[in-house]
Amino acid sequence: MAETLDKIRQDLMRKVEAFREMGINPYPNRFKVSHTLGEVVEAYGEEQDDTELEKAGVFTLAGRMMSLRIHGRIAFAHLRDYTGRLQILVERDVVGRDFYNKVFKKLDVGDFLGVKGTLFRTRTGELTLRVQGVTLLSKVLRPLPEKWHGLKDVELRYRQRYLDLIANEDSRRVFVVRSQVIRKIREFLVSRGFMEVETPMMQPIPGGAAARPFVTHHNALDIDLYLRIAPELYLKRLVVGGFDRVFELGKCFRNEGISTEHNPEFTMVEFYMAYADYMDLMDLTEGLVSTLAREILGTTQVEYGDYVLDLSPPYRRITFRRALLELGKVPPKVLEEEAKAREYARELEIDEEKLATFGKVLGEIFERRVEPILVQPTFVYDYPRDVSPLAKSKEDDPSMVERFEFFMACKEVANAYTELNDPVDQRERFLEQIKERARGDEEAHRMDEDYIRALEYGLPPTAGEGIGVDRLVMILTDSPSIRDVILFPTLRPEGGVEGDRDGKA
RNA sequence: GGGCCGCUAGCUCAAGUGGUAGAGCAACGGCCUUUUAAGCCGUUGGUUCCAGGUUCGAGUCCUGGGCGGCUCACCA
Repeated sequence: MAETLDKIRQDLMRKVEAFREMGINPYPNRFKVSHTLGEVVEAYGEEQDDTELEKAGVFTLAGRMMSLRIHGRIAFAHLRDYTGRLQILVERDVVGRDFYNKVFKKLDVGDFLGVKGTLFRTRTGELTLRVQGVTLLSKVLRPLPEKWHGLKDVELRYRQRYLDLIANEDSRRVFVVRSQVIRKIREFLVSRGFMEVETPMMQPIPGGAAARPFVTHHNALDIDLYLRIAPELYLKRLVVGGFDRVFELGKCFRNEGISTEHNPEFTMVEFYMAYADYMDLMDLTEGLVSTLAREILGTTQVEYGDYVLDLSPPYRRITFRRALLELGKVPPKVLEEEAKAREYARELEIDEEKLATFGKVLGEIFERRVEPILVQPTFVYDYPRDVSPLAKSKEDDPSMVERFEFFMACKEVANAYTELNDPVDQRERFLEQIKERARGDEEAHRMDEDYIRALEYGLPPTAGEGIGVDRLVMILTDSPSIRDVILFPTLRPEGGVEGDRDGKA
């Protein structure tokens, strides 16, 4: 299969040898640039007067050669660095006949070049560097993906993300936006008095969410540790300790299936705010989401697939019950009688195993009937108690808790609640979870005695929220799959079940 | 795991009902002093994902397998 590729690579390898024989190092250690390409374009992109461009002096620039057009004694090429791209003009009679024929013409698209020269405008008006000298900075040994169709193969895009980034402008854009989202989230929270902290990713008791963990082992201590499924219980310990506003932005790990909305490791920002309740966090979330859209995209009207999402606040707020009744068109009796709810769930062909409690039945019905229609940003609030073992009950209805989930584009993007800070109640909730675990629910929460001990030292009234950063980025970049917004998504190892085969390529 | 779809040159894609496997780009050799999908002439490049089967003949049909995508199920 690789005969062609091998031939191309042999040719490229031979060029490297030829350069070395000519005394040209194809991989020199350094090259100092005077400007980035973006700086040059920024400063002179609008300058039309050639004499002004001439007066700007000599520039020393570098980048990857992305295109090459040789016209006999002159050649045009485009260099690209991470700030932008610039055309260069190389003339045989300027760089020397020998150099032009024996060196420059042996260069390939993909090579990194350093160039020195002055600016001018071509006949078509494009800002261009008239090159006095060219230095090879790094030689490619493999051909780049095709230049105008780019790299389409989805698997290659994920496995060889570097090629995706070289070939696909759109992919670069997504990850630039992602980086900005992460920075802006930090700015937003820090500016509101939140302190960024780091809590264990390896936890002896995985807590804070209903999920199955990954297990690892510490040799010296001879104990199993779990990759965290959420930082929640540690963050609330910090609020107990007196850090009233904390957040953590980082990876969580859940040992579950992979889909367009699930990667086994994903990025979540969790934050906790003392003397606030879940309603306050709805306000905060509106502020955060709309700020991200406005400052990064310049608009709060965001296209996602066939939808246009209006991210300008306020967002719709609807209780879980009303959402079921009014949006999901669920018969009222289903919410009142467990038996009716189970019957209804059966009609929807929901797996019997998932229907351990009345609350879970309603939760499942919600996912089926309501979630798929929550296109515009929506807070759904006041959830059944038994699906929310860390959330505080409503003062006027102990069967419900003060919790909301935030949806956009039919995706659950955030989950928040007024934190349960009554240690006695918390212990009971954990005990209920343990019973469910005993009944075979592997995702049920585990008892965490130290967490309860922490609560016994006093957690102030606190609200907490977790936002799925990957999903947020999906929406802000119009990406249909979570793998499009994760640089290196989890994949089966290359080459199938045989796993690692480091020895040979 | 179930269902649907896909896998052809380094890349992007073609090859009515089974009949010699092609194009563009890339590579290689030439020509070319303002191009930008540069152009023109020429050359090279293939185990059509793998293994069986049907057939005079399989990229195409059948069976099994591999890999991937989407979708369903659970979580954020």
